[in-house]
Amino acid sequence: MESYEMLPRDFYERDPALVAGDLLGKVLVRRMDSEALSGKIVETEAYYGEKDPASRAYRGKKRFNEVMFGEPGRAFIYMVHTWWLLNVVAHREGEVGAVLIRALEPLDGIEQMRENRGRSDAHDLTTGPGKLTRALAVTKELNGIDITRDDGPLTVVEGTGEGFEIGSSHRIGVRRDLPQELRFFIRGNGFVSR
DNA sequence: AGGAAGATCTACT
DNA sequence: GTAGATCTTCCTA
Repeated sequence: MESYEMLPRDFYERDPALVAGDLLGKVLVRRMDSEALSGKIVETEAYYGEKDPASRAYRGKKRFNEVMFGEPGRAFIYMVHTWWLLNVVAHREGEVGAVLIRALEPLDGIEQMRENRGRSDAHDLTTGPGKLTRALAVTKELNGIDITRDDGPLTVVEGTGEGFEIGSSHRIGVRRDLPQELRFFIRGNGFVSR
């Protein structure tokens, strides 16, 4: 793997929508015992706290969502319809929020991802929030871990810095959305979920 | 103890 | 495009 620079804690100590946009083009790294799996982040969504009816934090702090209320730069993982979804805790001091990682462009460890997913098509490995967690073997076990550590199982690092255009839309699959557009994606990238 | 909801995916028509 | 699978967590009784 190339040498990468970690995103520091203060990257995540900002409004979730800002963090969601800035995570595009960065690289998510999943370190396993034997190898590292990685992918470029190409699609994200921002979620807030009690003012956001689509958020897991909408009804207040519970055991399963408590990391969303805590330190930015940690993984928040929870399940929907049998699929684990991966978020990064992101919010300003005293607030609540997270960014959902919705799609990746696979980089390292594609063969392992194929095995984890039981599919061969590279465009069917990480092109959705539930698919990518399975491809990267992300489960509840990683809930709450610090992703700003460079020796942990999950981290986000700088990308190659290639230019791209950011698109936005309303969030996908939510029952009640906010008026703002809180989904962000790399325009024209073939690994965006739709 | 039981039911319902949910930021999904897959398979089928 | 739509239905069904499937499971964790929460809510109510």
